[in-house]
Amino acid sequence: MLNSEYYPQKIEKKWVEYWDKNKTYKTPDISDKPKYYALSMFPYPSGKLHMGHVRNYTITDVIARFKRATGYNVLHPMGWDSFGMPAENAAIQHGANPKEWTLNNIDYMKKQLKMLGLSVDWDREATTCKEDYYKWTQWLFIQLYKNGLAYKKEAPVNWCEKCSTVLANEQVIDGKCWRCDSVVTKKNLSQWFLKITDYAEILLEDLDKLTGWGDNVKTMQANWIGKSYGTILKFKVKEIEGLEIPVFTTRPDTSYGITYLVVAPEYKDIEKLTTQENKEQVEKYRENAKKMSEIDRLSNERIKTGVPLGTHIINPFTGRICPVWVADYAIVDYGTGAVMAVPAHDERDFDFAKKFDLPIIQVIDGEGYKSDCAFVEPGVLVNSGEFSGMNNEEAKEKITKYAQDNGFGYSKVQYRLRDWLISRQRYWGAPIPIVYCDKCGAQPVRDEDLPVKLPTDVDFSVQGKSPILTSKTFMETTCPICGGKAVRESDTMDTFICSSWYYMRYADARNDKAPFSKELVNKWLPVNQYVGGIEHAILHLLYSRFFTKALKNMGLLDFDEPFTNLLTQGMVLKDGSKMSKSKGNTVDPDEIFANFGADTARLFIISDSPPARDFDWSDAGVEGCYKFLCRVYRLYSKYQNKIKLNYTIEDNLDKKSLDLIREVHIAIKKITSDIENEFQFNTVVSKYRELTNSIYEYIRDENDINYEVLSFALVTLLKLISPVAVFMSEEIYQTLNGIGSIHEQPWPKYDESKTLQNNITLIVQVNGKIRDKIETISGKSNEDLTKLAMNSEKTKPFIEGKTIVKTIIVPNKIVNIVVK
RNA sequence: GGGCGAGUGGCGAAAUUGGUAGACGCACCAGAUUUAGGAUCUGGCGCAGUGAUGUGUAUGGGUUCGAGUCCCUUCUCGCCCACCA
Repeated sequence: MLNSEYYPQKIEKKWVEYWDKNKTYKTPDISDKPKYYALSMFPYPSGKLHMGHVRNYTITDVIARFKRATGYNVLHPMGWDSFGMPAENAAIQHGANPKEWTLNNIDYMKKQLKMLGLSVDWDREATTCKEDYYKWTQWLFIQLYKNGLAYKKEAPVNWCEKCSTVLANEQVIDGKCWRCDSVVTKKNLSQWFLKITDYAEILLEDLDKLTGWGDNVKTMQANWIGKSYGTILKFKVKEIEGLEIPVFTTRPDTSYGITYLVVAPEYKDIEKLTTQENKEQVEKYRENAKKMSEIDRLSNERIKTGVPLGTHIINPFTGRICPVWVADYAIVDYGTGAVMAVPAHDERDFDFAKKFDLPIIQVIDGEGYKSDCAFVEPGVLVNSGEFSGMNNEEAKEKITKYAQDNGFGYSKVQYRLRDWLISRQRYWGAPIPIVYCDKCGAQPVRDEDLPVKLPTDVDFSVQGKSPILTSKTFMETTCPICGGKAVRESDTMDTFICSSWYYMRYADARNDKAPFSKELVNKWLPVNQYVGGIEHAILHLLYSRFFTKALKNMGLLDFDEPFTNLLTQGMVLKDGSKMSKSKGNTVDPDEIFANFGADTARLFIISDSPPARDFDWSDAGVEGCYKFLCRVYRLYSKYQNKIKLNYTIEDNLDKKSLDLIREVHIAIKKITSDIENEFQFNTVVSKYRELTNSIYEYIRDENDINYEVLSFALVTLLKLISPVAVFMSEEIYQTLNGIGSIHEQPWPKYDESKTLQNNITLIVQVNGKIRDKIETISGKSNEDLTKLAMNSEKTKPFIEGKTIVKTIIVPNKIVNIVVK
């Protein structure tokens, strides 16, 4: 028996246990049905779910349930991105053990996810901080290493003093650490890198294949990869025989306008290029640049600084002798680290030349040229010897060719993408499985010795170095080649590596022989629908694409893009700004579950905005959804003894019943197409409400109810709403003695012919303005419609005394009379 | 500075993709029920006007029988990147 009122608290827990016990959401690897892989970005186990999680996972879960009902074998897994700083910070601040802290959080959040009613196959759970997972992260690293995609080099790196670790370029936001928000400085360290730059071109090219991704994400990735076509020009140093400075330029056409050269403070030949007289000031400048944090550099944006080195180059085009300067507006790891300066046609060079009183030579002329600012528009070459008079686009080619023919240049494609720095001087990550032997050098750990386990005898309170270095048992080991004494690599891997392959692991999560079998990974992937936050548009998605392509080249899998369709959901806001603890505008999912139930939370979070847009949480909105579910529930509670799951609808029905039947068919059609088309759940919810309103109207006169028709409407509504109100629909379905779970039942089908209206409202327009609305039957001929429109009393005054030019007819909809 | 996206009632938003603008909901107003409140049910609700009607999708223009939707102008907001030569 159903209660007379809706009490989600009495319903929901019961079905969580039932689904667990019956393995309702277990996904078989073998099935007659086509596969569908619905994936949410897995959470970091920070302690508790927040509303962003609720939104993300509800969206994916509704998709998974819909696909299951429409005949797919759906993989909908969940896991934990569980390495990273917060666990270690908890260890430092509260003396907790990072592992325990993390596993406790996972425990709690897993319960919350179950309470949220996710249809996840928990047998495939993947936890990146567990040995059975990071063993394979390490194994994959070794494969990358063996394929030349992992290497170590000394490099100036972004250093976060607070986290005492290195950060990838992608993790420096506005000169600050992406995690702790403190200022980032530069430091020279020997670091591990992955050679993502080898894949720059293919990562860019294949963006075109991703038709299921939003253009915004693709543009962000393309900008990040930053391909540009240009020319390398090599300049002889006047004072030093045999020394050249190569530069990268996208404007070889302006070569005749070069008046000086700039090298980055970290430029490799800078000491050779500095004369004795200038040594002191150059060293001071370089020292300053080193100390200056990223944020200082940004805040000093466009204020140019620099000092001359004392040496000069010879411009091979003009023979002009130009001074070489050091300035921090040149970036050491882009291009060659040196820039040719053409102040007349580059804003940065212009500012610099003005400040230090360097010459400015115009070499391009065109409309709008002014001598008091840099002219960067296309134009015609002047003051450029044999190239004068040439269009500048043409000159780019010709000048590059000239340089090539004369041995001092060539064309070059340049990317902004840098290699991926993966070393972290932290404890809570997957150890990089490398050992250093005095005799044999750096050697990867043998497969049979994996995983390299994290030590437990560490002191987390050490400052300025990795806690791993305090472990006695970890560091000392033997060489896998010679068996002699060796030392382990103490760096752990960036957690983005763990998250670059987790979606592959789900395909074969309990495999203890390999990260996954080729057969299963090829069966389940690529992911059909990936859902997550826009904040991962660059980092995670680019890294994952890189991993997929690299693993494909190694023969571990056969597809080249991991995610076919990507849905980036908007943020959850409260009072117009992002929910955050510091603002104190958070809403705790636990409280919503306790007060209104998970079904209400699910319904509300998908109801008000389309998934891609930001969503403003409001307490009134939650209550509105709760009331709606109460309203739905009451229908089933009231008629529970009259509803039949197997109804038969007779032919001779009154208009009222036919109207309701039509509404039901329309609802099926609309809801189905709205889910299939971009997951427009907000309008799906509107349709739930409209259908519910129609049913309420149908039962208003209690003496005039056809219970077969009512059953049809209610049973259909129940299935339509079941992907969202997962608990309530199950409760009602099983109370009505349905077989199995409602979540195993097929999606309702509609009959197109039954969605059609017999009656229409004809709109009569004169010159496009509405003058009358006429109720009539559908399917009338154009002549009849015109006649109807002409006879309209309301329309006549607007036609009388005027000439009818023509009449435009939209069948069953509009007659537009055009008069003069 | 560059790139992308968006501007529709008091609010969140719909609009079969060029064909009745504001579906559905929140808030609000009125009525029914109730001792009262809550809940529930019924009706109303862009703006101006008693009314017929006029007017209305940031702005100004254009194309069209017809524009929220297409094209151009200007403005505003959001996000991402940003000294990348």
